[in-house]
Amino acid sequence: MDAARRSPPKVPLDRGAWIRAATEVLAEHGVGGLRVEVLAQRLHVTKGSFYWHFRDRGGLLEALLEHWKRGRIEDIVKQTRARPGEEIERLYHVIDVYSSARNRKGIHIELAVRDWARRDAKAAATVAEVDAMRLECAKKLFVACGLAEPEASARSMLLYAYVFGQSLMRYERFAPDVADLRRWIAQRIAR
Amino acid sequence: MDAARRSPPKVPLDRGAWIRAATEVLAEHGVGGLRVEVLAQRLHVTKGSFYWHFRDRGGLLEALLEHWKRGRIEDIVKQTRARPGEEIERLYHVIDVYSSARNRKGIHIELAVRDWARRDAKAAATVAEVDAMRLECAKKLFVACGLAEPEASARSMLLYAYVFGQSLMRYERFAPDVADLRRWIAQRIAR
DNA sequence: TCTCGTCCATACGCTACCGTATGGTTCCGC
DNA sequence: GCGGAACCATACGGTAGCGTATGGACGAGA
Repeated sequence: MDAARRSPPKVPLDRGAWIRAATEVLAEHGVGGLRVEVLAQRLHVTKGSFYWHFRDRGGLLEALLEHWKRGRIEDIVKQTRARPGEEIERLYHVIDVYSSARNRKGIHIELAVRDWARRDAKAAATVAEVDAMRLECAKKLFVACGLAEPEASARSMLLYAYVFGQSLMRYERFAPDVADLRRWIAQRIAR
Repeated sequence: MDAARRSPPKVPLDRGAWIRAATEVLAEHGVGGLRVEVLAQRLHVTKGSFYWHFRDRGGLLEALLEHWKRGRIEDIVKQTRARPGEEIERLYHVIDVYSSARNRKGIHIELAVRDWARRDAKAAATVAEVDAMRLECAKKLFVACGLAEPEASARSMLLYAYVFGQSLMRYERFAPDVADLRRWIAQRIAR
């Protein structure tokens, strides 16, 4: 939203700029709405530039997936790094971070990628990798809390299914005391 | 998959046939992939037919949402109708029915509609109505089980967030004993 | 200053759609 | 067996998007 302001592209674009812009468009309009001409317009250049940096539209999508994967994996290991004794708080933190209230943009990207993954094998594989890493990290926290293997796995699955399902429902509308309910749910998952 | 077999449309199509076919295409390709010419091809007619039955593409989408809403609401009241004493089993049944293993097609439609709802106000309103009804039905079962109001609400939310989030992750890959984990989770939600 | 590599604009052909206009069937009531 | 309604085909103009081809512009070295 800032890099797209200047009308003449004083500084030449690089792949990174295209990928960042593409990520925003992806979040807003889904993969289907991710068109190269629209993207170029957003960056105030023409697609002549695009086809310099990428082989074709598929090339961008591929790079996009890779970039997203790296980011998500880096993020989850950072978020779940805990000193002994503060594992539970880390778990609550993870639940909170994926809440649609905070991190709206991240959630939108997440949903767009997952919808994409329903029809594209590469995207599905990427999502699977990220999910595996996330489940692994959460499971470690649960076992550090003293839980046995299978229960730790089950709770991790419940955790992520809940946070993503929640972002799918935006059920702030149905109850005035959502915050309380969310707290109750987080406890039911984490402790 | 059967009505589209006969090359010459012996029996004239009606709105219902278009809506049913549209629902399939929606599940497979999302709203974005729901094109009238593609749809016509699928029904072995031309779009001349389409524009007889519908004002335009928007007209179809509107009808589609309405049809989906009716179906989902009818379904949830049927699925949650319980004789006294069998409320818990009904809850387990609901969790099971929304599992991606059974009812694959329904889940795909569900996800497509929800993705649609992220960018379209009408779709969002429809989804909200359906969600409200479902939460209501589940809550009733929980209170019939003896739970207090707020906990019944919280559990209902957790229930639906979980089932939809689950369908977003297809985590059959991560554990060999998914069935066991699923059972554990269902118990954690329902009892 | 010449040249080469980087980055971008312009113009083109092609396809997939949308929605309209118009005419052709088929069937049913009178 | 006629007229009209229901249903569909065909043809058309228009837009949006993809990918290609080609030619600047501009800066860094030689």
